[in-house]
Amino acid sequence: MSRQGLSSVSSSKLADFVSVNPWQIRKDFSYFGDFGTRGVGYDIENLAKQIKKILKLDTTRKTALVGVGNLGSAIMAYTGFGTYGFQITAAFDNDPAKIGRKMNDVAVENISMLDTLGKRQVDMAIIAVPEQAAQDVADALVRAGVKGILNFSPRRIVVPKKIKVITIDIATDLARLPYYIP
Amino acid sequence: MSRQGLSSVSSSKLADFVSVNPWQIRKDFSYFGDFGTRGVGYDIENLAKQIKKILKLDTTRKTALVGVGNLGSAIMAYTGFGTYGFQITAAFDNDPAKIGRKMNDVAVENISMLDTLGKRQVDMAIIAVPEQAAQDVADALVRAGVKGILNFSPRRIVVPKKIKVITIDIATDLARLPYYIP
DNA sequence: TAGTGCTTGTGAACACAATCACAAAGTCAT
DNA sequence: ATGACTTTGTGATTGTGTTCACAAGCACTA
Ligand SMILES: NC(=O)c1ccc[n+]([C@@H]2O[C@H](COP(=O)([O-])OP(=O)(O)OC[C@H]3O[C@@H](n4cnc5c(N)ncnc54)[C@H](O)[C@@H]3O)[C@@H](O)[C@H]2O)c1
Ligand SMILES: NC(=O)c1ccc[n+]([C@@H]2O[C@H](COP(=O)([O-])OP(=O)(O)OC[C@H]3O[C@@H](n4cnc5c(N)ncnc54)[C@H](O)[C@@H]3O)[C@@H](O)[C@H]2O)c1
Repeated sequence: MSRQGLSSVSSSKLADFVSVNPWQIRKDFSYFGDFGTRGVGYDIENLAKQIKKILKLDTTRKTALVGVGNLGSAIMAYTGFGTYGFQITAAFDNDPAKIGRKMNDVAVENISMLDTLGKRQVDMAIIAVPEQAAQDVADALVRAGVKGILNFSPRRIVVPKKIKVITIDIATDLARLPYYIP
Repeated sequence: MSRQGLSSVSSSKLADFVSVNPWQIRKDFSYFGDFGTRGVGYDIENLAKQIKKILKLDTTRKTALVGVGNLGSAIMAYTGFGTYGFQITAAFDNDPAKIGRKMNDVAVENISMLDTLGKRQVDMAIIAVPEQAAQDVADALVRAGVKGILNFSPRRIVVPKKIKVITIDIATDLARLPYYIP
């Protein structure tokens, strides 16, 4: 909306957009503060800024990728992370054939260099290695000071409580579809 | 557990495994029927069968892939869909250079062949095309009789109410991490 | 068969989230 | 300045899902 030159938006416009009720929008916003102006609506620029602040998306963050295989290569090629201020600034693999290859200005490093992440201010990582290796990689990432992990392997990985792990299992997501198919 | 030769399991074992309370497990199961035996627990084989039935995962299903680019190639190479009885039996692209290429015994077809899916008993599809093309592809899939769509493009796609769409936006999932990082 | 030890299944109590209805606060035209 | 019109913010209400506590049921032993 900001890009379209609009300056303010009402709760019912927002509600239509995400298919919920206007009062749900207003109630949710009100838990965090008074963002709107009565009779007018919400200032788009300011609203976006406030939401980014609440979700801690108001700073750019460096992210590492571990495992540059089929999925890892796709992720390295993906440009959509910039939307939220993320940069993939490091990639690691244990396959000598892949180490040194460059994609999107990032060179693939040897997995043994993982412990340099702390010094490089990288605090998030994406795991895209075979599931047998996932736990070992997670342990190494935690030792390197990473605070958040996006895990694509279909395996529960165990980390200290302070570390947040989000697991995406594409097969499980696909498995949600049949329930809705007659 | 079945593979490990175990025959029955208690609600508290299951609860530990997925990090919830035992009574939550029992309550949820009880909404669908009496699966367990008091004093013993749940028969693993039967429990798995019942859950598969509830989630409609008790039949094998054919799935089509549209868009054999970076992400699409990774998905075609992925073997994890078999767990839930899914088979990727068709793949489509509009790039002549990709049409005809074979991966995992599936040949990439011209996107114009999409309307043959109905006759081939394919009722689910995965969209992995650029976001500008996502809506057009979705429309074509619906016309071809597909009932469920897994959408990887970061775009809201509009379909008839009868059709179920699940959208996975990897960047948005990654964007959930900073909130938990101090 | 009676007793002991487990584990399930579930009504009741509770906590939380969604919904409603409306006062408060702004805009705009006259 | 006033009145008509919008739109927000929120206490009160309703609805839904989670948690609790315990009776009911089964296995095993003697
Ligand atoms: N491909 C998909 O569409 C898909 C979908 C869902 C989940 N996954 C999961 O994502 C993960 C990766 O899938 P993929 O298809 O890219 O596999 P892949 O085999 O193509 O890639 C794995 C990469 O990890 C590297 N690797 C292996 N062990 C390593 C280690 N100890 N340290 C560093 N690097 C190591 C390999 O050299 C390889 O480059 C798997 O766990 C898979 O189950 C993949
Ligand atoms: N690569 C990632 O890691 C990643 C992550 C999240 C989301 N996505 C999304 O997934 C989608 C695909 O990403 P990608 O990186 O594989 O892109 P890509 O450009 O590598 O692949 C897109 C493929 O779709 C084909 N295509 C284009 N228009 C088509 C049409 N009308 N009909 C049929 N095929 C068509 C192209 O020929 C190409 O092979 C994009 O929407 C992207 O935003 C990708």
